[in-house]
Amino acid sequence: MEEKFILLFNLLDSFYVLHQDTKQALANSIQIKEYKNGEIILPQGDTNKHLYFLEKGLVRAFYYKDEKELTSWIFPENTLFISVYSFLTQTPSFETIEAIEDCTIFSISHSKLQELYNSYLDLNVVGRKLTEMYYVQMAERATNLRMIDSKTRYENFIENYPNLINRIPLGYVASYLGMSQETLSRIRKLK
Amino acid sequence: MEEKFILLFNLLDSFYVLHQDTKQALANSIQIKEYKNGEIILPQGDTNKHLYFLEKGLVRAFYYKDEKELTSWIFPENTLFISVYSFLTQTPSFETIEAIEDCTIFSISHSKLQELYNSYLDLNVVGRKLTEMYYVQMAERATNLRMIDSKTRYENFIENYPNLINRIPLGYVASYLGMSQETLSRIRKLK
DNA sequence: ATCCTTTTTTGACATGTGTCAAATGGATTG
DNA sequence: CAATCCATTTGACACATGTCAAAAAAGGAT
Repeated sequence: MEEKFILLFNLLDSFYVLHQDTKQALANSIQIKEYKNGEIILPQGDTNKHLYFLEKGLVRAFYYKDEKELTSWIFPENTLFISVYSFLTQTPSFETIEAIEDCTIFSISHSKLQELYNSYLDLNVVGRKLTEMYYVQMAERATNLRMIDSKTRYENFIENYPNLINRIPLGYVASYLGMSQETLSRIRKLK
Repeated sequence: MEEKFILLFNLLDSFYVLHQDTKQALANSIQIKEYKNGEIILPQGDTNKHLYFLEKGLVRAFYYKDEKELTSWIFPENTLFISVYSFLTQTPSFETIEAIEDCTIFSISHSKLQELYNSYLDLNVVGRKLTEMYYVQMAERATNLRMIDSKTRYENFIENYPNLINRIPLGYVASYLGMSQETLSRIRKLK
């Protein structure tokens, strides 16, 4: 297997060890691209036609509510990411995905992925397990927003991503945590 | 295939048509159980060891926040359901699942399901696609709670589940929609 | 260093929603 | 047809958080 995909295949292996030829087919289908800080990876309105793997850098997804940007997700290195609704239903995305650091990103197209799912059944095991994990994360997020107060949500974020807080503008974190920037600023003050 | 599992297998077929022997193995692994209105299907603290299919009836999941019950999900007929975090990580559930009508429920154990996933690879295709669908639903929910105001969330609920609103106590719907019963009551008044 | 831009903080205020308690309404039962 | 129970509504009030505007702080560029 090619050296450059080590991180990605380590991630996949941690869920299920694929056959060698499945891995080879995958590797042959991957594109590599660099994005500069601030560059748009997926604009709102476009259909998300690629599954991405963030090898290096930092990425966020956001959408607009009353002219204001709300960060819906922040992806650190070594993560697979998509605009969930758009990619899985192949309809236009309501959110924009942008690089917020210089990034190295691998990608595989939706159609190619479906092709591989059909040809290499074991890939569905990984697909299922990965989706289950992201599903759990999403469920936790939905629950947190409802049952945890703002202060605790911020503390949890710091605990879970201690190295991220200094790499991201506060406003992005605030809206990701479901509060205004001003509220987050005041919460930090109190600590 | 046995007559009694028609609804379930129709649902699965709509995602991916399984091999006949996979279906047979599945059918052989399913238990059927009736629950009375009010009966607990999964108590808080227990690990959710079964994947359920609601053939008939109505089910809700809830958890406690400051002594108060918050409804985390409501499942109508013809739905697969689990306590997401508990089932997928096999750890104790923070939520309780209860029947809120008389129910007929099919189930398959977590261990048996893993066994089938290993023995019948095509089952992973269905598992993946189903998980993707529920993942999308969860993502929509998380987004809705953040970007839609209370009144609109209620209106959307009515639109999406017109036949459910009369079968569920208002308090359950209110906390499912992320608001207090009093707030929902006032919203209804204004219409 | 100084200027300029961006990010973060602070202040004042409005408001939606939660909370608690009481009243009303509806359904069920003896 | 009371009497009881449960669900729902209503009222009064408190408070966390959003909003808008301005000040302060932090970075970047020349």
